[in-house]
Amino acid sequence: MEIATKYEPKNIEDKWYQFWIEHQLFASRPNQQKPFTVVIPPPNVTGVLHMGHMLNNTIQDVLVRRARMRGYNAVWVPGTDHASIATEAKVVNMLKEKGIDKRSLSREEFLKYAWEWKEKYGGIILKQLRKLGASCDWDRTRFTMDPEMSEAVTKVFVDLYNKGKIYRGVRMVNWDPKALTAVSDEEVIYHEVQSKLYYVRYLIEGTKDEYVTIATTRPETIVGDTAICMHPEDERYKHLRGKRAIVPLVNRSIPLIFDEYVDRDFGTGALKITPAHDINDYNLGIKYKLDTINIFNDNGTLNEAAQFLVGVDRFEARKQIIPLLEAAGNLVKIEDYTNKVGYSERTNEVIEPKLSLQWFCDMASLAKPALDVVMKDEIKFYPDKFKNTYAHWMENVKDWCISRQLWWGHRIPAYHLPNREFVVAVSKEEALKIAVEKYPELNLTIDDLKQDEDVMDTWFSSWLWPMSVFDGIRNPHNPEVDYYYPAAVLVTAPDIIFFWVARMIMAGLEWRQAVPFKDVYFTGTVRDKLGRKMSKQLGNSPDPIMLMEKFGADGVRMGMLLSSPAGNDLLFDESLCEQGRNFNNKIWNAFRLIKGWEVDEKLPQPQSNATAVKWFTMRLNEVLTEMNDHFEKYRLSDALMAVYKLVWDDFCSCFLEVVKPPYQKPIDGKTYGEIIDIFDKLLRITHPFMPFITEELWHSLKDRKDDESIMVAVMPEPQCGADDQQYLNRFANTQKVIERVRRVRAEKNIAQKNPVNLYVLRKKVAEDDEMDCIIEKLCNIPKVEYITEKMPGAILFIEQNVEYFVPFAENIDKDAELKKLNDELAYVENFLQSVLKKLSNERFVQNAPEQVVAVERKKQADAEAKIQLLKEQIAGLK
RNA sequence: GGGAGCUUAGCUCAGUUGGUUCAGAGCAUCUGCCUUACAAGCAGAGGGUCACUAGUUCGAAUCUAGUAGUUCCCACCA
Repeated sequence: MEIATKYEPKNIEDKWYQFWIEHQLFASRPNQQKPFTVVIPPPNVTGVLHMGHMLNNTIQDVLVRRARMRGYNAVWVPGTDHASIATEAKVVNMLKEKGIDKRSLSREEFLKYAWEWKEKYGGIILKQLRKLGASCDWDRTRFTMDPEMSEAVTKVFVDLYNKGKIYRGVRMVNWDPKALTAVSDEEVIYHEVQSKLYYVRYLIEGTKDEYVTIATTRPETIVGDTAICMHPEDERYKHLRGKRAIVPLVNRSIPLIFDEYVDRDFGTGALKITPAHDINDYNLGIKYKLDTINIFNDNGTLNEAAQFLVGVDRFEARKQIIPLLEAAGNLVKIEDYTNKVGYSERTNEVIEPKLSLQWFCDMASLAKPALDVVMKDEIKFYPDKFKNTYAHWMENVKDWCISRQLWWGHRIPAYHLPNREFVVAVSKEEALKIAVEKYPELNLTIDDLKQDEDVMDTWFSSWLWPMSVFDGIRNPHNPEVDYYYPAAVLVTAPDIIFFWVARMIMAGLEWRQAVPFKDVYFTGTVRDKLGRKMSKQLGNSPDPIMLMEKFGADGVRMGMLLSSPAGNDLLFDESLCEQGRNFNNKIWNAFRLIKGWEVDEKLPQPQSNATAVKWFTMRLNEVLTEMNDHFEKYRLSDALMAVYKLVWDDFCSCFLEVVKPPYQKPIDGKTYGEIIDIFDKLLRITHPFMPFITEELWHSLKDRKDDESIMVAVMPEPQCGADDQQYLNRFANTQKVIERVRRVRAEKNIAQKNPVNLYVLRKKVAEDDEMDCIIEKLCNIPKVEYITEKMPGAILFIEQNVEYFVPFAENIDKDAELKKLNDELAYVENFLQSVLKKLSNERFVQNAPEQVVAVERKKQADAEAKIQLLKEQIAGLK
């Protein structure tokens, strides 16, 4: 049967994914095995696959597949997040395109559209993940707004409320004037922007021409000013104590106050105070009992209270108020200025600090235990530098604004009563019971209860994810959650360490009194090769699906893993996938080679094959040990590199070249069987990284039963013998000799097909045969000979202080050989000098450990011997 | 403003407790090969004052301090 010379991933990938699904190989149920649980960081339900997902999910799949093969009952739970702001924004846009204004719809009508949209476009990303080979247990797919998940969220809200950890109050919050909702502190991103600093003077009340000048970046809020503040020790303003100023344009009288908050060196040292629109001003407002004048509508336009520019957007108002101030004689000057402005993470709209009535979750008490488990390494972070970040946030955590003025999300289970009180309960019926008991005099009926209009922050459901996917909130002692919880590892990006990771830990401890996962692997950010973040605007993000079509899913997986040590950013370049594809092809062709051999069972096994098998088996064990170590430390790219080198260098370039029978000759049966076993193991080791090609070849390698799969084959574990290291060293030395001979060939232009001779200047020992046959095979040497005297006129090299001679028919270029020898001599002499310097240092000999000194003495002896040999050879040449 | 990290070959990165020829790997580069598994390949080669300075030490890529550059996180400076 002809096998193509190039690996074609396309058909193979779909075929095997289908096979895995049909045979339920991703499915998991609680059993007697040890569990290995991974819950996917749920992507936005309306999202599409990007490179960050590719990296993140490749890593998860590698870990899950490896665990499965190592005898764990591995489960990888997939799902999506309802992403309230992002999704609502998308639906609003979709409606707008259809000519429908959200405000013209009722809540129910809007939600109907939203659900339709979700059913139609939602979960595309999960389908895309299948292309990657993700071994998720798809039957367990969850959505954060599934009825059971919603029930869990409600239950948790009520529980926290009853524990006094949720409260409602008027606070200064981050208001998104585009999405028309409050957002949490974590959802505000600060960017540096070029803006202007406006100097505006306020007339001192009771004077004709005495002014105080302030500096502000937001002149449009002047009409909301209720004070001017200066530093109490500022000499410039001491005389103004107890006076009042007149707000320009609106001619309102406001007090001058003095507080140390003000920085004397900034601007003029005088600060206008607008308590309704700045958090600091708000705090000062409370301290000095100032009025609060809200001049903005929710959408960021000026309202009636502003008196001027009513209905104009805040940024437009900023422009338009300047000529007004100028005309009134209040504008002093304008300077360029760089400052930081907060933007909404989701809508990219400039955040407006706004006083509003919101729901908050008290964080301090939840944070304390969550901090401890990480500090005590009950949960380990990889890399551990994120412990610092985590600790800092936890120690300074502020209350969490959990209400959002949106419709798409989990509605807050608070029910308002006609008497302006409210009750919190899991259902309206429950709420009525409580209300009736509390306020019997009201004679309440169910229609008197009005549920709160707000929904909860998306993360208020995500933080339950490791529990709620196993129904661990509603039924805390069901067998599933008891078995699968906690997860073995969470793989996620560091930018959601506060949004999600920290809060999951809090939630796990609060409702299960146990950590939600044991390890957290923080992936890096995928950047382009210039180091820029991948973004739609830059158009520098490749389409993962196209990439997989071009290089194969296995190739792309390898590309993602190659240079992504935990926590380090990954500078992605297509060439990495190319390298992955090439590796696939290498394995593919190794398989072609082996499958092409004719086998003769009667043929005895040559020594070279016996040596090769013995060596490779040891080498394999060595690499397995190394890989286990890498995996323990989540150094996936190192683990992959170890496999890569084992397969390419050791297996293909060395092992196969040794056992390869001469052209059109058969291979002996014993060796062939051993090769098949070795190849089988290599495929299994490689499978977690590259699932498709390994499954394909694994099936072609031997006759397999219909339902067999490499996915559930046993992962080889290292089994090292006592003398392995010695044997490996001997083989490594042999490889060095081979390299030297090849170098001679390359330098002298002797083609591999022309045999050369090799003479070794030392006494032969019995063990030499084991290795010499390898040299003979790989260097095309008829027979390695041992001699007792130097061989003049031959090319010499020294390895391990043994002289080797390769006779060369043509005249040797004496000068060139001399130069080579002299160069080497100079190098060794230099080296000897450094060793002698050390050894002649009394303090070194006295202080350094004996072993270290002994090593130096050995170096000295070796170097001296080598110098002796080189000098002899140089003399001989002359 | 505070904190954390990083700086090793052209690029991306390893380098565990200071000590074995410790200065490494992959990619890229150069040279020679279309050698019957693979040119998506084979064989070989070159390439680094370990950011800089000072210190500790018999000995520093590794420890300490400072400097420079860089990245990230946090923070209410108008």
